[in-house]
Amino acid sequence: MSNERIALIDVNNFYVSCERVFDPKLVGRPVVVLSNNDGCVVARSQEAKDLGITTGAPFFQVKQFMRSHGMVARSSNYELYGDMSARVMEVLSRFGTWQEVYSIDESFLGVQGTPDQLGELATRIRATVGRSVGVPVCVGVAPTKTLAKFANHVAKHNAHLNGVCSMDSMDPDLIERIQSRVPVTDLWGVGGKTGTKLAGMGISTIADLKCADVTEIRKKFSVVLQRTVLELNGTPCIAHHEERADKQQIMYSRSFSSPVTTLDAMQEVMSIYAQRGASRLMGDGLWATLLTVTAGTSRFASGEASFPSVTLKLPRPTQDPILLTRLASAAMRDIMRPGASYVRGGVVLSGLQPDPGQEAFGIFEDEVSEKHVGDVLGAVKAKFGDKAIGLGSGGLAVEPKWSMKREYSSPKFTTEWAELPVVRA
DNA sequence: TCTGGGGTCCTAGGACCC
DNA sequence: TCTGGGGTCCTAGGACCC
Repeated sequence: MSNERIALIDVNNFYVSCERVFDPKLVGRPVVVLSNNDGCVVARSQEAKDLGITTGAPFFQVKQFMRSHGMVARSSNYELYGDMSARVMEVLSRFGTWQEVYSIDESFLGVQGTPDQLGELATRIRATVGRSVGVPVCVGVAPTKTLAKFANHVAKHNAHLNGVCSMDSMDPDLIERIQSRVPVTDLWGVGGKTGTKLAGMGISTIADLKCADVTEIRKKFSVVLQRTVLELNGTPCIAHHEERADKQQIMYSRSFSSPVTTLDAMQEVMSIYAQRGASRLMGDGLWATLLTVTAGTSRFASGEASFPSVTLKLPRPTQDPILLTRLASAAMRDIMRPGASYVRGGVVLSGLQPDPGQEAFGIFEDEVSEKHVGDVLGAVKAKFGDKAIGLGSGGLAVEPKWSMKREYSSPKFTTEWAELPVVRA
């Protein structure tokens, strides 16, 4: 007997695990990884979770654990995590008939075999990633994506399973017992809002949802939750995407380390963000047709928060940093309120399309020369890095004072020669 | 003092057309 | 004077995910 199954593999506490690979002192201690600006907690080791630290907790509120419990904090090091992710995904790809990389630390794999073979495969996947990359993973195997996510959840929460759970090898009564204990909001695709509404209908556990009436679910919610119910019952209905679908939008948005209050400073922000956005367009081989600029005041300050935002149609499909910078600055000038204290800003490029050919070239000479400047900027950045060259404030060698705070950063261990780890024996 | 960023998918409703 | 109904396309907003 041979069955098509889906495996969902994810790395435990991914960012923390990456940091630990290169700094064994972090093993066994509470560790948190912080968001940009060291603002809040985005990843926690098990020990940090045990201290009651939640995802999204403001760092300043949990900082005291550094002294009281030897907690270690790290600023996020996306170069390191991105590179480690690529290594994990490469190893995983060897085990599946197809692979869908679902997020930086998660992947679906198509697998097949008898129940025994599937269990053995899951164990081998876990061991291989651990040995060749150095990070711990959990593996869930089941007939549908939703159930694979559930199996992974079971693997993660039951230490005796050693990080793997294949539903074909499980006693159906045991599955039933677990599903009638686990809250429905722990299920992939069921968030807080849906959970509240379901609770009102007397559906509070996974088992409850599994035997709900699909027609009624479809009527009261949407096709999304209907699919979840079908998948819970073993009918696969969520498609998988082996190729990363073309991006729908590119967003560059950050909170500032200190508030921006003047038009000049905000235009500096827009100039830099628009150029970062243009670099990404070039990197992905995409042209944008819509540009959105946004800003926001603090949600936590007294008084009314304000989130000005405007979207404009670009005069032609473009990846031109000059054009984008100019339009983003002008748009921001129109929507920002003088005197307001902005803590974040962003640029979103959407309506993305592949090479538009001639359409992208203007008919006027200055547009043609802008295109050339854009090409040169792109080429220099590709060769010497994003910070090597820029327009106006985008070329500042000194970081502006609103730029990101990263007090606890680890080195780019795997992507910069100068920052390779040194081992003494 | 200090509170993330980047995405996807679906639905409803408006504009417009025939 | 009467004032349909179906289709498409676009956008805003909601919900969710990691």
